[in-house]
Amino acid sequence: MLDPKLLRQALDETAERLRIRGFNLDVDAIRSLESQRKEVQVATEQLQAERNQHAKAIGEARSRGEDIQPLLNQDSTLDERLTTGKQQLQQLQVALNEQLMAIPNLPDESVLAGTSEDDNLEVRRWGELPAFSFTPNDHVDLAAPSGLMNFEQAAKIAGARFVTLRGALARLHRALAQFMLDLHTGEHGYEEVNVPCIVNRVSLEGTGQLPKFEKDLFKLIDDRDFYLAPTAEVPVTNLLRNEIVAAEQLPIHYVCHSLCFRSEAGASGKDTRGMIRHHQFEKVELVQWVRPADSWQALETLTGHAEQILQKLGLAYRVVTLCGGDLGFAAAKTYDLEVWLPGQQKYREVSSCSNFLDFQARRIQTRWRNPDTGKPEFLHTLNGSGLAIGRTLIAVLENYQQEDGNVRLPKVLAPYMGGDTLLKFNAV
RNA sequence: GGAGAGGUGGCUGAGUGGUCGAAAGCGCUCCCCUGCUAAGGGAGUAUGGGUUAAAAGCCCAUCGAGGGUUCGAAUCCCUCCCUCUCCGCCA
Repeated sequence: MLDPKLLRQALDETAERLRIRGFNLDVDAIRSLESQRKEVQVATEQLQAERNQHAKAIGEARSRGEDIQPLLNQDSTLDERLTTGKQQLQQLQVALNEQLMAIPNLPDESVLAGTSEDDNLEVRRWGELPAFSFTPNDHVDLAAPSGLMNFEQAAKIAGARFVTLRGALARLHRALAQFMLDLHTGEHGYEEVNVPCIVNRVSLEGTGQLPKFEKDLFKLIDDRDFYLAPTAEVPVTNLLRNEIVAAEQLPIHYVCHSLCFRSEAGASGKDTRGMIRHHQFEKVELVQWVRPADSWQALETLTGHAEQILQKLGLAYRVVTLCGGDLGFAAAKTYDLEVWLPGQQKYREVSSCSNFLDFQARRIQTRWRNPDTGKPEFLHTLNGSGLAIGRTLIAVLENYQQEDGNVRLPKVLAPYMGGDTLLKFNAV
């Protein structure tokens, strides 16, 4: 949520900056609601003050033993006017809040205008693209014939956009998660957390998935407002809801391995092959809470933590800055990490690292006590995938495939694979 | 599933219809005293919002959430959420 003061004091400038991300702020509607709100609120609070004074006077009179009957009969219309005022005020505040909750974060000044991923700006590349003496397969042709990766089975159990893994491939999937967790906890200073993958509406509103993106989520048929979490960002960021964090505890770095569920409602026909875009996948997520002054530096280091995974796995990738139009609802700036997939001859996203500034913290009410002011102030939140496990698995398979159809595994994974450095598909 | 207890400020914890935004303690800040790896005394210390160019001041709201009763609700009534204890069941 943006600071409501922006809508009162700098509405036009705010609208201008939101245009960078293609968001059209209804300036007139907000201005009108805001001026009504001001008028009604001032009047209503005045009436409330009158009522309070009156009730207090009765109390005082009674404690002096005076007759309170004349006072009781005094105000016949106050009650009615107050009730009307309160109702009007609430309606206006609800309307304003609806507007406010639907406004995305302001893009950082370094973010360029643009409408799609084609307008994203490449920042850097790492690693050399693998050279093959044969035509590399994609992960489906590579793994599916062995049966260790099976889309038909998953379709039987659930439907399209699911997969089953078996044997060494299932183990490799687990190994990647373990490797990522160990690196982030062991070398990058994150504390591991384990959280529910069912979340309620309030949590989703807090991180910005709701109210606008309900269609992307799986909602449980249940009267308890349950949704499947689309990313650990939701439960983990909400861990500190309504908390005031002591300055000494900052920064807070959590890492979480979790299941993620997405309806992919707007992606029909897109990435239908393989396990690029599934309804269920696993991800290791990095989440940080930092002092406001530190968040831009934190975005760089967090992105670096995610990059470390790719570097240690020896996977070539590039970093892009998302353009305004590609930016997520709550993010002020996002770096995507895109790993090279030889099977597609493309870079594909495996991580998205964002600085949300105080946008989520304001919705979730996560603050710290600033020693300089003595006051509670909103923290800044950041998060990034470190990394998406399914897509990393694909990248390992495609980049390390050999002519015989087997896959040589990066050395860093050997301890998690029982010492094996070769994944055999054609020996099954 | 059955029975019970409870949700109050940064924390602990009083408060069952009126000067209660809330005792006391802890913690924290400042001052004094002491002259020492201790203790004592005093003062201050919730959050959000409105008004304002801003501040001060003033006003409004907030004692899990939402309704209700009342001139007036932390306190009474209703609904919901959450936590804890015991029994049963169970991964």
